[in-house]
Amino acid sequence: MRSFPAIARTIEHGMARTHGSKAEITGPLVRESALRLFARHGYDAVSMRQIAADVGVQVGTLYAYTADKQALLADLLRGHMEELLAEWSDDPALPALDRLKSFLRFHIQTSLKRPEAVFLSYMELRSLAPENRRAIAALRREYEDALEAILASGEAEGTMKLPDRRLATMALISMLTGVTNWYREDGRLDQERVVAIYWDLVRGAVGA
Amino acid sequence: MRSFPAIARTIEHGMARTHGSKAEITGPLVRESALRLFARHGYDAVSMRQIAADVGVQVGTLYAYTADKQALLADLLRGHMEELLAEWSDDPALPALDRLKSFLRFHIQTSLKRPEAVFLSYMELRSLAPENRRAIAALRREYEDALEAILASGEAEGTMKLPDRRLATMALISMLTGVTNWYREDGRLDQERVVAIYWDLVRGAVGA
DNA sequence: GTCTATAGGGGGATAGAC
DNA sequence: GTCTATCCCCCTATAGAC
Repeated sequence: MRSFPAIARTIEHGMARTHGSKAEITGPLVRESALRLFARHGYDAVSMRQIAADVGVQVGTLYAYTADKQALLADLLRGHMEELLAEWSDDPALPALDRLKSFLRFHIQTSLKRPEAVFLSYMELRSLAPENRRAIAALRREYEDALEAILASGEAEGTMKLPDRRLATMALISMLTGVTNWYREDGRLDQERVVAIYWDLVRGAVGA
Repeated sequence: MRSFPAIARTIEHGMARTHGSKAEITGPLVRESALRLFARHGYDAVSMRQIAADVGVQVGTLYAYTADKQALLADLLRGHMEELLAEWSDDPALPALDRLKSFLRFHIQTSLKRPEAVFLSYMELRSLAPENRRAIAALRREYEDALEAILASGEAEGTMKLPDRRLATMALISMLTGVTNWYREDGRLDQERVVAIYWDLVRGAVGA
C-alpha cells in the first residue's frame, strides 16, 4: 500500500528526493515557500508539512533551516523590513515634493514587486511572539518616519499643507499599500500608470 | 485530580454552567466571542474550544448555533457587510462633495465603532470557502460602488477632478479603512477631529 | 543534509444522556 | 439547550539512521 509520492510527483521547485543534498538552495527555497504560503493562506493555516511538500523535502529537514515555525515567520518579516529600509534612499537636499514622489514610486513598486511580503508584514504581526513583534514594529515605525520626515520638510518649505502630519503619514501609507489589494499584473493599468495616478491623488492630498 | 474549572472560574460573559438554558442570549454571545477572537488572533488560530470557553459553554453547544466553524465566519462577514449597506444612506440630489463628506464620516465612524468586523472582513476573506467568498466579495463591491457613484457625480458636476475614478475609489477606501490600524480610543485625537483631518486630505485628493 | 518514525498534544465535529 | 465523551485527523517538534 505504500507509495512514493515525494518521488512520483513533480513539484513546483523541482523533483523531490528521498535522500541527497542541495544545501546551497534549500534554505532560500524554504523561505520562498513559507512566504508565499503564509501570505496566501495565513500563518496559522499553513503547516510545516505543506511548506516541506512545496519545497520538495520532508518535514524534519525544515528544522535544519529554522529553529521553529515562529522563527521562520519572524525572519521573513524582519528580512522584508530590513530590505525595504536598505533599498530606500532619500536626499534631504532635494525639494520635498520630489522626495515625496520618489517615496511614492518606491513604495508602490516595492509593494507590487513583493506583494506577499508586504501583505504578510501588515497582516501577521499579530502572529509573532511579543519580542519579535516589538522588533518588527520598530522597523516599520522607522519606515513610516522616513515618510513623515519628507512631509515635515514640505511643510517647512511651504510646498505642502497638512492638517496633521502624523495622521497624513499613516493615511498615505495605507492608501499606497492598498495597491496590493486590487492590482493585477494582467490588469488594465501598468505600474507606471498606477504611479502617475497615485501621484495625482497624493499631490492633491498634501495640498500641493 | 478532577476540578471544575468551568464553574470555579468567572468568565467574561458570566458564570459558566454545566447545565441549564440561556437560549435567548447564547447565540449572540457566540457571534460576539467569535468576532473578537477571530479578529484578534485570526480565523485559523482560534479553536472552537476557545470560543466555547469565552462564551462559557462546552464545545458541543456551539453546534446548536452554527453548522460549523466556516459558517460562523461567513455569517459574521455577511452580517457586517449587510449592516453596512443597510445603514448607509445617500441622497443623489445633494452636491457630490456633501455626499462624499457623508460617506467619509460614515465609513470612519463605522470602522471605529466596529473595528473588529472591519478588520475581519478585509483579512479573512481568504479563509472562506469559494462560494462564501464570492458572496461577501459581491457585497463589498456593492459598497465600493456606492463611493464610486459619488465620485462619478462629482466629475459630472465638475466639482471633482480624478485621474482614474475606479482607482481613486480603491485608494480612498484603503486610506479610510486604515484608521483601524492606528486609532486608539484614548489617543491624541477624538473621532470628530479624525473625520475633519481626513476630510482635508480627501478633499485635496479629489481635486476640490 | 536529508530521511523515517514517533512522541505528545490539539483540532473539528458528532452521539447520546439529561 | 447543554453537557460529557469520543472518533479520527492533523499538528509541531525531535531522535536517530543513512
